Amino acid sequence: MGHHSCCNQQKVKRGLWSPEEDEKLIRYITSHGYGCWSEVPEKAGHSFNSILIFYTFYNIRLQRCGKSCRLRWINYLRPDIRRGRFTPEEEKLIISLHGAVGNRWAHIASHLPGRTDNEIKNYWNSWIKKKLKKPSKSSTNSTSSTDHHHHHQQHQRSPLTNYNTITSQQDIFFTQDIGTKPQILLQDSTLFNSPNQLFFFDGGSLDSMTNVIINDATNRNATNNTSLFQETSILNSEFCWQVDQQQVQTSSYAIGMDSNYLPPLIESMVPPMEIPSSNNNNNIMLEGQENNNEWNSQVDTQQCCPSYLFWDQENGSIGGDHEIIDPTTSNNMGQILSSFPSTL
DNA sequence: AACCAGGGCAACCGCGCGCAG
DNA sequence: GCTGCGCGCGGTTGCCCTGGT
Repeated sequence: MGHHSCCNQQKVKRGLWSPEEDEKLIRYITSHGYGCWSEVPEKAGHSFNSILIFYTFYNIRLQRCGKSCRLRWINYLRPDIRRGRFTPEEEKLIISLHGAVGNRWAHIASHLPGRTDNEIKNYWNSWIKKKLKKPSKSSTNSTSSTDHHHHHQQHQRSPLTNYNTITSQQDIFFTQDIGTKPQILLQDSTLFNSPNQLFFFDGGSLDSMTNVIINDATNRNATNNTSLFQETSILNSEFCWQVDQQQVQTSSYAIGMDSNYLPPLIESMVPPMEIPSSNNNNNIMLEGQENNNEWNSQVDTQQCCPSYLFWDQENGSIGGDHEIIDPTTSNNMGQILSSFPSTL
């Protein structure tokens, strides 16, 4: 078991981080910033204050290698991390970006504010596992997402196992091998290539990612589509952006470090990206849907990933003001993808 | 109550890249 | 150009929790 060069010279601890170690790291990073991770373990232990004079009697140095410190900070301790379940919008974005760039988790994470590559990777891998296990695609369960999970226990039902089968294109998408390689290429998309179809994902919760292919103007008036809208609008009422209150436990953290310890994540969390103020009417009015409050709630959640799927359009085909777009052909998606190296 | 299997996720490992000397 | 170092990334492991038997 090789150790990193940065931690060859001293004994380093491995495994789970203790609250005390987190405290040391947070204290150091917040006061000094991080420039050279290899120096962090040495210096972090000395950044105690009078409250933590306790540390002078034992275990002054942070017995972790710099690499471990970096990982801990990036994946868990830094203040702008969002935790908890992925929102449907985030799921959609992950799927789209993975389809475009493959297992480039860092790139995907860069478009999901507050999410880490590790988190996304874990999410995807568990998703894949479920998918491989349950290749069947029909499910009628659309369970509520009102159960907000403890961050240590986020047993998510795989969206793949619950989506409603709408079209054969979806079947293609969700039954293809999405293990490692990009499956949706911009130049050859089997999923998004129809100019007459607007693709978007919808879901009442993470548990039921209902995917809908919406035909555009020629089919918009079809009653089945209307019913779909109505159905999904009801479901949408449940996935407003919600901060998991269980994670806002910070005041007792620094000193107490009790058994309910959680690092300070949410309280200093940066707000989600804002939708440009020039377009405040981010409402998607759907045919047959009089009350679109739920939709508004849904659209508000787009703030967390504004570059995905929804954009304001002067004369949008759906309801006039907005349109749900083909992510692979949208300018926004192009913007996203343009930030990736052109290795496709 | 005890055991087991499965799932979620934090953390580790190895490799590649960039940069300074 | 070479080497060493530090960092970032993707793949993988293994711990822990939960639910089922």
